[in-house]
Amino acid sequence: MVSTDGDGARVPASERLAAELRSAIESGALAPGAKLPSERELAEQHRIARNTVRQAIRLLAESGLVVAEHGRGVFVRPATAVIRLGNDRYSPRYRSTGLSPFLLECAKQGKAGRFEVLLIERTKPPPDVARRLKLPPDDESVLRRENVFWADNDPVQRVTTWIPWPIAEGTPLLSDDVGHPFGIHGIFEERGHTMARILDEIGARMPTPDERQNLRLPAGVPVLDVLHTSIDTEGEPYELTRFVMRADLSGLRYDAPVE
Amino acid sequence: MVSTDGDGARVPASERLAAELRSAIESGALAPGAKLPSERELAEQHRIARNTVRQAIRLLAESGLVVAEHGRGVFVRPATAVIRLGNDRYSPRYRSTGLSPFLLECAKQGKAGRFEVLLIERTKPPPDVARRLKLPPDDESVLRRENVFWADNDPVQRVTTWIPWPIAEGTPLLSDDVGHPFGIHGIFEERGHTMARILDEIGARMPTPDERQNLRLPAGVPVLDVLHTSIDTEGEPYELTRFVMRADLSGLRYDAPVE
DNA sequence: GAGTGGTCTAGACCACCTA
DNA sequence: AGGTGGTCTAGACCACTCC
Repeated sequence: MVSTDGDGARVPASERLAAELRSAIESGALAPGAKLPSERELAEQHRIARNTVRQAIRLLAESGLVVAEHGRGVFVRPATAVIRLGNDRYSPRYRSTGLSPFLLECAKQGKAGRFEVLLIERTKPPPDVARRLKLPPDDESVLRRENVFWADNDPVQRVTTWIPWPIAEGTPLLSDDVGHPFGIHGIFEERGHTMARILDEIGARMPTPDERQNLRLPAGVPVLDVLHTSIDTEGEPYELTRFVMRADLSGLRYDAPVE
Repeated sequence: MVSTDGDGARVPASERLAAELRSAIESGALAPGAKLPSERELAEQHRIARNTVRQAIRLLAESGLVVAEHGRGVFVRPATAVIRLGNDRYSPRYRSTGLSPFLLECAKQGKAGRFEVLLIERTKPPPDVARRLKLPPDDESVLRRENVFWADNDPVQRVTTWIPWPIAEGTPLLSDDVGHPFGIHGIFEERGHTMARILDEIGARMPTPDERQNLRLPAGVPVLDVLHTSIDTEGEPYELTRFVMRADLSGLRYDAPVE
């Protein structure tokens, strides 16, 4: 008989249950995708209140081990393949394939990739963007494009691009249809900006409530937040892109020479 | 008078309170470091149960906006400077300064940086490490070194390095005292492995319970998980390092040519 | 000792899914 | 309709901090 406080350990009941479930998951007894017993069942079995069970499940959900689905149950989060974007996504050799690296990665993993243009507007850039693009403090007119990338039916990345207005003006950058998503770099080349270097600044954080909605994020999943700056052969920045990526479905890779 | 369900909005009380506190924080009415009213106060003021207040605070804590301190109160998480490690940390020009980039970054921000050797052992590498080091499936003897990096009194990074045994054997890599932490690359050069390229694979996730303890992580803070491979002038990998970093105190930067 | 957050209980009702 | 998770209540006691 498992008593509520049999051993002397001063461990809260919710943590004990969480640890029990966690090891069941890690040992494979509860396989990825499997359904946990219902909260009411667990409460009865362990002779604890349902709220205590919920606390235990919350602990697991926060560390990304399980996902609760309203009306259906709590499930072990299935291990998912990671779409890893590399710095080679900017390599010229990709430009000719007509497929963006994101779509290539999706294809490799048997997923249907697509993207969607959410917004194209002329606007003022936020200060950190303006600074990185070396825009003068007042003359701040940029083109802003916003996209979402999907893999199967999951929105995986939210992508915002800022382009100084003088560079964007009069180009297909103003239209929905740039052809393929990184075809935009072909347009930059025509305007005299060939990519020579990239500068990527990377952080991770929990999503804002907005991002939680937009990316349909389950609890316990952080986002990768990447600020990418494209730099031309003159050493000047000409484009800045911010990627906000679901960290459970995506990652990054940098393969670079030591200088 | 703010009634509990004055407007018709079907928004749970906990979310309403969370939104209210969130906007107070974002507007600056509750400054970073400020203490929120106690849970019991908030409950009374809003005429809701204390548990409902706790739910609201949990929402904020999960998104990293506030931190609860047992016995003291709930505080707006102070904005903290980020220690951003760049790929230039491997640049030879740093090697001469005798200061590792981590310590340099700390100094820039007026923090006291230090590191600590936790463990040095000869062991079998995990399969993903072996694969990246191109080790034959069975002959798997590597040196494993484990360090922690501190900024002031916060452990910021947990760093594990694996080195094929033939390379490490008979070198100061086996001792605590390699001099400065990235002085290890000087040793590799003496053994004929000069760093030509790096390959960094980056992900983000919630910490395991272990990491939560080791890095003293508050709730709602993810970790950056970086697998770094050093590649020599022959194109061969000779060292692999895994960084597990607090994402609220650190980040990454890659400044690389487009190839 | 007073005040704070952390855990827990035993209920209630709501919202969602499956059938 | 019946089962599931989501929200909420009104209490209780514990553990920690600060005075």
